[in-house]
Amino acid sequence: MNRTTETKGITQCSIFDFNLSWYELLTSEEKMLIDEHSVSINFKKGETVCKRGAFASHIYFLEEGLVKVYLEERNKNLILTLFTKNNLLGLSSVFEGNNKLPYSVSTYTDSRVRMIDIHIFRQLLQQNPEFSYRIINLLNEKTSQIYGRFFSLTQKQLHGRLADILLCLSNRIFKSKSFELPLSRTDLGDLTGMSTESVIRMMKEFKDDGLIEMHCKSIELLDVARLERISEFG
Amino acid sequence: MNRTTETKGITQCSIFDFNLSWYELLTSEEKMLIDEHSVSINFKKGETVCKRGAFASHIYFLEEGLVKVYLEERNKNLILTLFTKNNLLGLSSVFEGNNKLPYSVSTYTDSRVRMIDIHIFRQLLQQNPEFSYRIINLLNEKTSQIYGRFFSLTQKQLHGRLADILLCLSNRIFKSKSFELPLSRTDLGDLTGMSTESVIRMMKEFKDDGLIEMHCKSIELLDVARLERISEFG
DNA sequence: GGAAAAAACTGACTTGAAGCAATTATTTTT
DNA sequence: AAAAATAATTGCTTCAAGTCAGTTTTTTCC
Repeated sequence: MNRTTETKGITQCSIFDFNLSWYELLTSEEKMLIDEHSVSINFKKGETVCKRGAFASHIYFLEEGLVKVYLEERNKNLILTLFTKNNLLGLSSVFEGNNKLPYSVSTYTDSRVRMIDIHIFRQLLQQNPEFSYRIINLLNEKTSQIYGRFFSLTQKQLHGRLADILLCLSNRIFKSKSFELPLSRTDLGDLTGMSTESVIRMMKEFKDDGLIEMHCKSIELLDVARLERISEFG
Repeated sequence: MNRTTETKGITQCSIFDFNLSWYELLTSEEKMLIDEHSVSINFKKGETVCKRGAFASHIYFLEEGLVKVYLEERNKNLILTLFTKNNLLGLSSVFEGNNKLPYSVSTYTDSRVRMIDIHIFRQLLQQNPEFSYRIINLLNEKTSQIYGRFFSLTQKQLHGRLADILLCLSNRIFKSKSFELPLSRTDLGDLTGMSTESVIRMMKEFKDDGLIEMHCKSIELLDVARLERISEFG
């Protein structure tokens, strides 16, 4: 059987660095409108871009940097997803029903965020069907990812979840088998739904088993095939 | 402080019976197009409407009934969401990148599903910005729900998760404090990420504590306030 | 309406993974 | 460069929750 026609596992790499262009689909007047009604803001590493519950006034376009999108409540944290540059954030609030932000965003590295007036964005959605169609595709893509992560976090145990996230980071965020991790162990925990201590123990286990190499923040995947098997069998 | 300005908990009722109308936003020619390129199919209780991995050829509009949207892999099941009548299903596949269905759907009760040709649906999205804008809003609403459930299943323990789902079923699906549950205990497990046995034990505990009354499939919420507190504190 | 199949339930046992407390490393600040 | 603060690590303990195996109830279907 041809491998390309197989159905892939649900959680194979659940955080994509996915960016369809959208700006190009606008007319020159529309582009100008965006330019006039947006500002680009610099954030330092670790700063908060926006907080859940605040009124949603802008759509965010991450021009540079790495950010996390997360929920927090009573010392419980969950990172919904990570975003790399050239991605649109905060699309959930284009819906007038959601006039408050459904999640918080903060930066892992120095970042530049273009803040686009939400009314203008809505107006463009309503007047430009091609643009709007592209945005639907972006939303759908995001939703599929979330489903994958949902399955991973609820159905797999620690080994599988950690393997998942390491593969994602390597494939989609850093695009290399070795990378310097800007996230803390606690963040890895919030991303995988496990405690900080468990992250540490599990990582050490992976290291002892020759799956990865690591020195504190720098990580290298040594045996991707085996990690994938662990990811698959949870 | 005014209660209406407060930020609600993340997981307050994470499955909505939400239906903005969309059909009315179409022109009469567009409506006709839909009518010509769709068929209405009857499904009996327990039947499969579509399976994950199959080619996506239609958008489904649930005219009547109750269905589950779920993922399955190696005896692990996760119910992503439930849909009641007058909801659109399968929107994830409007994106050409997702030419395969990302989830399976099956019925809990006898149901009628209108299957709309996906190409026609895409065409309408691209030509009618108001319609397209409405669909974006629907997608966003769905996504917010998923976030809530995501948080619930990953951060709360059994008590909280079961309370969550009971409140949702009551508020959003059956719109009554007492209802006949068409889902099995195993389904409740797949919905809350717990084992069937744990569902049973927990339900019994709730019953013993006077939170709910139940005789097999019929369930009545007795102390909603306390259930809400349990939901909130996990 | 009775047999067969499927759910629902129960109790005993096991274990995965969190929590806690203390220690060592790293980073930041002054 | 030392002090303070933050993050990473380790070992030990505990418990939440799953698994297993068997029983009872309910539903399905000849």
